[in-house]
Amino acid sequence: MQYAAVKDVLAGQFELGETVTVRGWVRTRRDSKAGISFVNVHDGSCFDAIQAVAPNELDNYSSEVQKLTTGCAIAVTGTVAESAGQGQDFELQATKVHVYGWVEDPDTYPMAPKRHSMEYLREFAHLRPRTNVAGAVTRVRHCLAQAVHRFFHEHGYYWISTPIITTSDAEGAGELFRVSTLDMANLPLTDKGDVDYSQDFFGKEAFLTVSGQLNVEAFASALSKVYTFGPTFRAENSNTSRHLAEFWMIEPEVAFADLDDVAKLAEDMLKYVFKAVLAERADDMAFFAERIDKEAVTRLQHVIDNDFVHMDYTDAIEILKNCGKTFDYPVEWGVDLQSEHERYLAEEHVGAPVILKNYPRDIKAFYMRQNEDGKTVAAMDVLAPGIGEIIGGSAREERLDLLDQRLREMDLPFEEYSWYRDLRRYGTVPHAGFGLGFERLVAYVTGMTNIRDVIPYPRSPKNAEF
RNA sequence: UCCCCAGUAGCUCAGUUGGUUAGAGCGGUGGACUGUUAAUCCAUGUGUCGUUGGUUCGAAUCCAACCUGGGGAGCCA
Repeated sequence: MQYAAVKDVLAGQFELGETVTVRGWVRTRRDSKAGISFVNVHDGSCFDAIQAVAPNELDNYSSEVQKLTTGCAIAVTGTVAESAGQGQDFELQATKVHVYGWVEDPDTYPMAPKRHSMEYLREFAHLRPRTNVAGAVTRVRHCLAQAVHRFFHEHGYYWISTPIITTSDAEGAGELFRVSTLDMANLPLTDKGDVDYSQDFFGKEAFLTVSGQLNVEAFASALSKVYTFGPTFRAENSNTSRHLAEFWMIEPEVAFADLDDVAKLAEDMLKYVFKAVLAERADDMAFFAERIDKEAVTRLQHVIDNDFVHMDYTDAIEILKNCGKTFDYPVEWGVDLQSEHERYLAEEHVGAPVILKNYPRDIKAFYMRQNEDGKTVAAMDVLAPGIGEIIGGSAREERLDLLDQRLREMDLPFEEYSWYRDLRRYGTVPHAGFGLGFERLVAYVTGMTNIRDVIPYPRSPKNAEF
């Protein structure tokens, strides 16, 4: 028995007349009075399903083949043939159809062969992988992940697995998920009546990570070029189409680099992965362009063909002030840009991803490197039309005295950052990096408008089913 | 978490100025036709009208709270 992926049969990798077996799930069945049934079978190896032509001579034609419904799991053995019909070059002339699993009640099988809303499909996270759209998203997502690793590997970066569990509450409580083995119905207490975390698994409070950046900086300070690619957790009560409680983030960190170096890196990386997805997943991208977002393919091509626009925060403020538009939130140097401002810049003013740089230091994190002007820090955001912030990055403050100054200003505990400060005490170097939200990248590439539909099992407030 | 909108058949929705029997398309099923392919044509069933409470002679319809989803905002990636 020669098993074949649908992809390989459709690509013509088998001789005409050759006998192969494909295994997968029925998408549709159409019976012809000519005494044959057309059964479309998909196995996830590519966007298209293969058409199996089952003649009524088959032993189980009336008992099984004609009873096949969407979702049934089958194996079709047959000879590879040029298709007599339109729509595909190759098909399978079936000599045997084996049914692995029936759909027990076709009337209530949730994945009917018809259009479903994304919201509906989300309720069936275990069955939606069988749909065209979820399958295409899954393959594009995989392609992007592979391309990201490949890009960094080819450019001399090492992948660092930073910890998922952390004991430092780096960015302030409230947004972290607690990790504990304590019995919540019977918490051990200290003399003061507080929860006694010394009895907890790690002997202190522990949380799920909100970023691998601080950890990966240590590796950049030894291996020069590194990156993380892993899950990240935010317990914020964010109910939007672009936030998840559990998402994947890519964070390169580069020693001896400044902000412009990592801005260039971000541009190179995005172009690299866009090219990869257009080359490797043309079938899925064509589907997105046809059914999800007309611009899906041309948008990527446009980004690939053009240089990113760089813009200083200060210049962006001037543009927003003078653009003639009235915003709900007033624009003034020193304020954080609102969504409406970022949208205007990325979608209307530039019409492509734009890199904003050098933000006021008072609205940015403690670790960002202070610029000479004493007012701004070397931070950047890459804003993508339709998505908003897809990348946030900065040069890191490598000068201990200036880092300590920021820690004091923001009232952060030195003890928590002792090892981070050590990096500045022992052979410190200028370095920079950024964080790329992987799901936002997938959403941007596919044109999917809700981030919950580009991750296999979305976790968001009040939602952790499956 | 805040603002706005929505929740009616398996799905997508229409409907209701409160009043006897609740509608369409798609899907499913049966049939016709067909090398078909989002097939087409005919027939066909299905409803705690989101939940709880209130107003009323009477609520799917009005009111309140809650739940869920969507759009926007904040937080950010």
